[in-house]
Amino acid sequence: MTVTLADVAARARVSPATVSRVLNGNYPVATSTRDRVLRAVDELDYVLNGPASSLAAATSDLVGILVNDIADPFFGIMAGAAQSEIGGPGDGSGRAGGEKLAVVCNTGGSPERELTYLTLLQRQRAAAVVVTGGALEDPDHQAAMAAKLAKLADAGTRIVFCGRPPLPDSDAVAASLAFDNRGGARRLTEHLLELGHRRIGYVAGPLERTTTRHRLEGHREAMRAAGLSGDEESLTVHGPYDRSSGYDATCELLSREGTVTAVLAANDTVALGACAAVRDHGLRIPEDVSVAGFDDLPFSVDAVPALTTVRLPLAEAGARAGRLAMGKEKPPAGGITTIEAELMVRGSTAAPRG
Amino acid sequence: MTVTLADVAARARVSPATVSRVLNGNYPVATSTRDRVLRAVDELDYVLNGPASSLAAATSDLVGILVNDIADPFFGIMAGAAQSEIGGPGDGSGRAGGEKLAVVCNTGGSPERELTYLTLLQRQRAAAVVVTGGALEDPDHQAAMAAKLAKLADAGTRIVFCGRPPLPDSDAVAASLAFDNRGGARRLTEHLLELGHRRIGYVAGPLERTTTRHRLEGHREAMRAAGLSGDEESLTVHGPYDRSSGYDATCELLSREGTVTAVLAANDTVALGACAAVRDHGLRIPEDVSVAGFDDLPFSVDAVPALTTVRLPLAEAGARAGRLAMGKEKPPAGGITTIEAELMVRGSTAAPRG
DNA sequence: CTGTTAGCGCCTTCAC
DNA sequence: GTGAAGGCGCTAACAG
Repeated sequence: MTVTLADVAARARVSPATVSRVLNGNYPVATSTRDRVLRAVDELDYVLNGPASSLAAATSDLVGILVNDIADPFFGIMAGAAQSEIGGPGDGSGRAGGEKLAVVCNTGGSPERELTYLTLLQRQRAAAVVVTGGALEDPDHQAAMAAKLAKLADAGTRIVFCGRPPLPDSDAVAASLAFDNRGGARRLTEHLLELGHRRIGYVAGPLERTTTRHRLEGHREAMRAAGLSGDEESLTVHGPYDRSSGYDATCELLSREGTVTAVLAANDTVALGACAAVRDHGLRIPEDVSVAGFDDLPFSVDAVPALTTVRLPLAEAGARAGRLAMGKEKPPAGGITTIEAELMVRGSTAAPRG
Repeated sequence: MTVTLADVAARARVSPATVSRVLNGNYPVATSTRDRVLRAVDELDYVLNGPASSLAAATSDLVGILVNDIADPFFGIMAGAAQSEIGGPGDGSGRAGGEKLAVVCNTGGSPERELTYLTLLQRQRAAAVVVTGGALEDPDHQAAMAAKLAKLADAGTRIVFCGRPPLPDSDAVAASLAFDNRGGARRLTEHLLELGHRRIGYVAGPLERTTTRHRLEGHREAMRAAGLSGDEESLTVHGPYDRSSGYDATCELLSREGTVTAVLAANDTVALGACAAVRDHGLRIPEDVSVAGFDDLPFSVDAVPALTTVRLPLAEAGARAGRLAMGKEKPPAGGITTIEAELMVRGSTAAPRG
């Protein structure tokens, strides 16, 4: 029924081994032989049996990309960039030569699913895995991750972090690209302080996530440096990285005594919800309340007014992670790189009224 | 080095065959034996060798989800919903039992990559494939797709379309879920006509895409029914499904003679660009120019003014496609379902000034 | 440069 | 309910 390598060999009048060599291009083969084999492949419409190949070679051409939320462009942009580096340009024939199969796996932010996907990829003998996004800070989960990643690395899977802080005490991860969330949040807060804001509300992300903590820490560093510590608790609200969290948290902040003059959001999506809440309270942005986001997703420039935010080079980071996963690029010294965040000042922030 | 099924069998003092049966749960095994085997699996930290398993069983637990643009929430939402139906809830142990590995593949809208990914999935003996988003209308590519899908189906891969019109004359596709793009665009245009608009600009998607054509056709149907045909060409501009296309095309429309009073965009992202262009021309939305989008992505309600658009139930469609791919749900009669689109009237459309 | 020979690790009849 | 044996399709040493 299905045509095998042996069929191709018979048609091309060579041995199966030769066909294998032609297909993998790892050994020298005479041009005339190669042509004959390739012709047979086309004539028979042969498609390599991946599982058989992976079994024999003890490695597959699968590369996994783990993301927290595939519906969030933050991850989509990174994953897309990584995937295009991994998948290669394709030869336009649709024939699929030595390409890797770059696949993205959506953990939904769940630690269990994160581990499950890693096991599934381990089962498939994946060639590499790119793990994107912040990590959960639960010690048990971190230990489980470290153990799982060590096993993957042992089995020859190359592991790259993208937008995630490095794993302490582990050499399983070939390279870690971390965003400077702390520095970005600090600069953003400094920007508001320079404008004259003193009471700044902070809509933070979910607890126990590195991204959340780093951004919050950067914010508080700047506040403390300005001598404005003390009100942290009453000015911070935690919630998921989504629009309604921004809306609800901002309503909460606006209703508390001692009105805030600015709201910093965990990310741009949250900021959109914050903007909506501010408006629904009959307040103007930025005249009455300044609002800022984080990430600089594509839609942020089209918010009205355009959102002040912190730009992360998501596409560049994703592409680099993809190249690292493919071994096309040498890991940075120590395996760790911090990627700078750039403050983008736009119309949603201004000096407070007073 | 790596622990195999035989190791587990030895530890559990049973035969490899029994271990296999326990793991796959397809044959009756005595409870006591099963427990012994499972304990050995845990103790040895055994992970099934996917390729070996797939080779022997002639099928894998891989399920592919093809998307045009992973950075676009339109696809992210569908893919995420499909993936959570396919991946199953997980058992919280991270142990990975009989789960499928749902993976999303980003074609970038390129026909070559679409075919390449299908070949790669064929090579992996994927259990199922979900193809999302509109199709390219090039006859050669359609024929190539039909041929490739037929081969996949032959090899036992279940194929489901989600948000894509059915393939004519082909029984390779087990089920097609198509959006009513035509009807949605018609209703949206009728809404503008009822408001009193007569000159309506249309920023269409890329040429030769079913989605583009269907939406455009629906729009023109409504225009024609209102006796407003004739100006089609001068009122339509094509471009990719992105923000800058909406911006540029709208600038173009606004500069042409006989100013439009409304701009319909191919989708919400394009509409965002259109809004920016309108504003940059010193015009107000909706007082001077009405703007509307399509899809009702999450950010659309937060545009200022909120975007009038057409809602597609992306998550529901994706989830259903996932269930169909898993065989959890029976395909509709004839294998084809059209999913309704709902008009969402918001602040970005109003009666024209005149 | 090319053919031959062994497995890779698991599933699946077939017996018991 | 369980064990034994063959083979899935390919790759990777070896020879030659």
